[in-house]
Amino acid sequence: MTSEVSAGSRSPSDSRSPSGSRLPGGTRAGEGSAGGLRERKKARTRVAIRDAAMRLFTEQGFAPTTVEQIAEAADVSPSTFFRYFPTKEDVVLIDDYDPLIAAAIRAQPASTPVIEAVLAGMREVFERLTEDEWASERQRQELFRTVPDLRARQMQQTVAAVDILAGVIAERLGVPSGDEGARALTGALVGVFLTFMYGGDGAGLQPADFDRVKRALLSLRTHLEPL
Amino acid sequence: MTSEVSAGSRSPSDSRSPSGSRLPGGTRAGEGSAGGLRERKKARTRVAIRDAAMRLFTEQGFAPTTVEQIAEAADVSPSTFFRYFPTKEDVVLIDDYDPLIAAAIRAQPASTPVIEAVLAGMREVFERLTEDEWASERQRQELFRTVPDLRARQMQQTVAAVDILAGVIAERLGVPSGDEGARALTGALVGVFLTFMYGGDGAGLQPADFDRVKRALLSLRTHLEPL
DNA sequence: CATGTTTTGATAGTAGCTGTCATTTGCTAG
DNA sequence: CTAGCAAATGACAGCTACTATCAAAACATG
Repeated sequence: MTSEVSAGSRSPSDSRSPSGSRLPGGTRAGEGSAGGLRERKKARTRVAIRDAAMRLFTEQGFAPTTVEQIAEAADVSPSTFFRYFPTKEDVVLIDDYDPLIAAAIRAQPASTPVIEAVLAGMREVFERLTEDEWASERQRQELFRTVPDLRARQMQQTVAAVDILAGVIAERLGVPSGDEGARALTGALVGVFLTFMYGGDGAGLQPADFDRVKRALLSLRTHLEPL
Repeated sequence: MTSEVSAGSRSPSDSRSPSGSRLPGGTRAGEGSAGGLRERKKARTRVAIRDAAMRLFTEQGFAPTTVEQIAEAADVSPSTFFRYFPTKEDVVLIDDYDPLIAAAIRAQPASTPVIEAVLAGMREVFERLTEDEWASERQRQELFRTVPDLRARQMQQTVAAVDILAGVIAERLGVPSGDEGARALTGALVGVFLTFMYGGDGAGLQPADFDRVKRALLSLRTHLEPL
């Protein structure tokens, strides 16, 4: 299924610019600080850039913060900044929750209905976050909420992640990967999520939202009946 | 809706830009060809820019085409280009089919179930397109499919349009505007649409897709049962 | 025709991003 | 330890989207 490379978020290596240009700093989910000095240094640089950027973004806003400022704060050259992140936006966009969520869903007991399994899987991943991770995640969400460009790209990533999620769901349902029903179900789920996260009041994602989504899906039944 | 049907790129007047809007060409609902010479000239300039842009985009691609080229082809200065379209992307993005779809949904008989009404409404707008409008729409869709930046912004528009659609649906259901159930239903609908349009094979929107969506929603019931 | 308003083009400037190349830095073989 | 190699970096130059400003041109109106 044309799996769109990046799940709802970007995994380590980007693959976005066609013209080659490998980015340094790709440690897999393993995250081990192992590896040579080179690897460790790259990881440190990467973190330094992201931390500096996030700090400046929340201090002065996204647009007013220039790449030059970020580079200076992280003590690298602007060139180096772009070697680690293809665009300024990517500093905020990158996360790798997708594989975690996929795994958490797969780990649900087989007797659990699909929808519950998905919701439970997502919930678990978010509940496992440390206090620091939550703080940083809130910052991200705040940026997504306030910066249109970021929100746009975030949504695209989310929709792209449907492919991955649909795969997991199909697997669970015992239907061939790429099955249309599985994809539709996934689309509906993600659609409801997006609506709650960014529509109307748009308060970002919160733990309680998982229950909201479930309740909303239940009410969906009513409307599907007359078909 | 903004996106999925978003048909004929050539509807006469723009009518977007809620508030300030220093952009020229904003003949209000009053509709185009009437009005003073000034208004007519603005409308012509707008069309000229968009036509030139779309032609160049399909000829050479979106990114390689510079605003300067477009301006030259449309016989205006680059400054003027930006007065008519805030960004290069907006030339492709702008469409105002949302109100049409909303109206078409409202026009469905009250006895029709919500979901059917929505699908029928969209389909009608879709089917009313002329051959030229279709051709131009296909061009747009092609760009959305191939240019990530455009796709991202289009999705954002789509999700934003959920608010409008949710209003119409709520109205039809006789529940207060902003009702969570209505929003969820809308989100699910749009989610399924997006999945079919851009996921997997990703062949863009086609008339037959309305049936696909309906069938997919039906299969959704199965999974909602065990909740 | 004279007046005021809108639209336009020219110009200059900022910032994101790309490409190139010489220099430095970590790695490894001898 | 050192010589040599590959990767990473920084400096530089360049392109383009986009903004701001201001004077000239085009329309409108009395």
